[in-house]
Amino acid sequence: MKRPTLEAVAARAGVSKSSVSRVVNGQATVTPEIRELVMRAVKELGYVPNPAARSLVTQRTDAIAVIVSDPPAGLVSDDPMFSMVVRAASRELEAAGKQVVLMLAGSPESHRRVERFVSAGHVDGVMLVSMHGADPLPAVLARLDLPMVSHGRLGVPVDVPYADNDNLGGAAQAVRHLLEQGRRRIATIAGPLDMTASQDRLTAYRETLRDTGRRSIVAIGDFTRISGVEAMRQLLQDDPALDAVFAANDLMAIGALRTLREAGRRVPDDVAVVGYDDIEASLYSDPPLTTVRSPMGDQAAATARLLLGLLEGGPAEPVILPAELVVRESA
Amino acid sequence: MKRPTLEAVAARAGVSKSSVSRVVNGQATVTPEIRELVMRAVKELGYVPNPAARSLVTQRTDAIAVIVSDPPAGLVSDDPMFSMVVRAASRELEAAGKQVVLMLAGSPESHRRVERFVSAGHVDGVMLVSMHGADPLPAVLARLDLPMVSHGRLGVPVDVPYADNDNLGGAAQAVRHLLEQGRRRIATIAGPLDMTASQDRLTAYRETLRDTGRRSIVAIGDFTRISGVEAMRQLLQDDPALDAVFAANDLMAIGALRTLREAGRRVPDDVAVVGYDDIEASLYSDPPLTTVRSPMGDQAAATARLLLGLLEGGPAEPVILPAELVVRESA
DNA sequence: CTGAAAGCGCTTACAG
DNA sequence: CTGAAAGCGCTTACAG
Repeated sequence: MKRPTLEAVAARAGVSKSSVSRVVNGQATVTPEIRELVMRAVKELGYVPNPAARSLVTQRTDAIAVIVSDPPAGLVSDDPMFSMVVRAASRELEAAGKQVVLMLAGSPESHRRVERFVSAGHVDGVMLVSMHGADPLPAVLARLDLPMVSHGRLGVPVDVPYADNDNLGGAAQAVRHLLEQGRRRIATIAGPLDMTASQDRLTAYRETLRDTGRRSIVAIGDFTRISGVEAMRQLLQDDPALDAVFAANDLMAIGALRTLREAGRRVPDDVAVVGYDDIEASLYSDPPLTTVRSPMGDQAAATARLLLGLLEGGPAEPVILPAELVVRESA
Repeated sequence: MKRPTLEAVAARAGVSKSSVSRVVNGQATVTPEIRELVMRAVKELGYVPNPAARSLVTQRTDAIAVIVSDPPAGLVSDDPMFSMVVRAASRELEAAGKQVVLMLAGSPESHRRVERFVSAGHVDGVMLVSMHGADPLPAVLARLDLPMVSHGRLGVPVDVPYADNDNLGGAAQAVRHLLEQGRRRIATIAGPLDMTASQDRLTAYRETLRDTGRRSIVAIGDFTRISGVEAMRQLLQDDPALDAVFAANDLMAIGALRTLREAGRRVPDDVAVVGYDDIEASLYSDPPLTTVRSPMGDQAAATARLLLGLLEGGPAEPVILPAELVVRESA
């Protein structure tokens, strides 16, 4: 049984295809009687417009590509970021009647696929998620001249509107909290340095310490738990006497906690730990994590709304959400 | 600048549109010279086929809807399941040249959206993820007569092929491990009972205990950490002397660990804890979790491959992946 | 092997 | 307000 077409509905209702189209698309200029006739025929036939046909003439797709940078295989993780951001963005986009096409951009091969896909006109707009600064994709896509936004500021000189949280302010709060506790040797575990969030959090750490005469003690991770484990080992080796650590995200803080436990250091007595993000897991670590709340869901929703605004010809002002320290037991 | 069309390429190459179409679609019946001419024109013009036009005539979309049941707002969680499953499925599908349209199915409203979307012919196939037994969506979609698979067996009498893990066998291993340790009072925290995975894990728990003369001690959770916290409290109240608990997933086990810590019980000395799933977080709990490994990524990939097979007219045999106990420190 | 033509199912000026 | 007609950009029998 083939699906009914506009033409079938028109025949059934005894009106022209034009009228059916107008009714289906909710145009005002239709007599109530005709509208009634059409509505009934639509219902009886179970008519649903063919999106390909519609899109062919309107040149719109009502689809949005959500492009998430994916680490090369092997580095699979259950990244809570992915879940929260993709979910929140999907909700926002779906509520606006857009469909979400999810694309993982990891390998060079997938980059080509994404580029082809977007340039084929499959989507009306693009939302970038957790792009690394070194990634050439944003620049390539920018040339396609489609509405595009980024979840988090980009590290490349491409003018893409974004929603972000106040990384500088949030990290500064974390470090000040440690200072107020009288901690003397405050280390940090930075995130991947090709991401702006990592850069900003590290910058704030350094600047907040500078005025106090303390020196920076830095190890670099990549936002995964295991990198937190290793970075913490490195820090302990670099300065066995450290008494505090600010991790650039909660996952690494959780890794650091494991290392500290294995090293026999008590948290927060011997070493205070502060994370960043306030993911749900931070409530379940032992001890529960003091962290900086920067609701990724809200940020993702804001990014999605920015794109929706752009699609309607709205402004492209970046949005910065506030970040707030949440004190629990680890510091 | 409008995007070039097939026609423009034909004009440039000095051949017919038919020939261009054949070359672009890789049909064999084309002279090398013509192919060469067309290839060059395609390159020079930067031609990319219009998917809407193509889809209109072929009646295919090369798109797959991945439908994930989403809890009503408020119940947002950073569910590692979502991340692992969606990622793994996307990789598999994208590698096969399919695009992934992600749809969240929570509210009745979103159900209607999903139904409309699928019946409009937007996609060639459907992959269901973590459907609850009470959910009417699978039955509704089944009527649309599209290739459809489910990540995990469905709880409704709808014949949808699936990939699952050996829930019965995995849970039995977990409980036997506890028995072998000589545990006397073994409780369980079950998952939501309208999901087949929960049902099977609970059934295996009961049956494994039955032969030993021990009685069942059951609390019900919903696969979230907080539900594990609460279920564990309930359990402790029901039987203060319990000495082991099998949680139907790791998230709830992690919640249970928190309750036990707060209650001053040592794990595993006083109470042994076993989880299920072997998510990455189970390596970071204190103590690290003994659990059942059932790689969700593999299961998702298997589900995706099942759908790809179906699209090619392949068989629809369910796939059951083995589950294996991973002994760490919590039991 | 190649090309002219029909047709996929819509929307949208344009007349009336 | 309504309808006939053109056209969106492809693919695919059908002749030659």
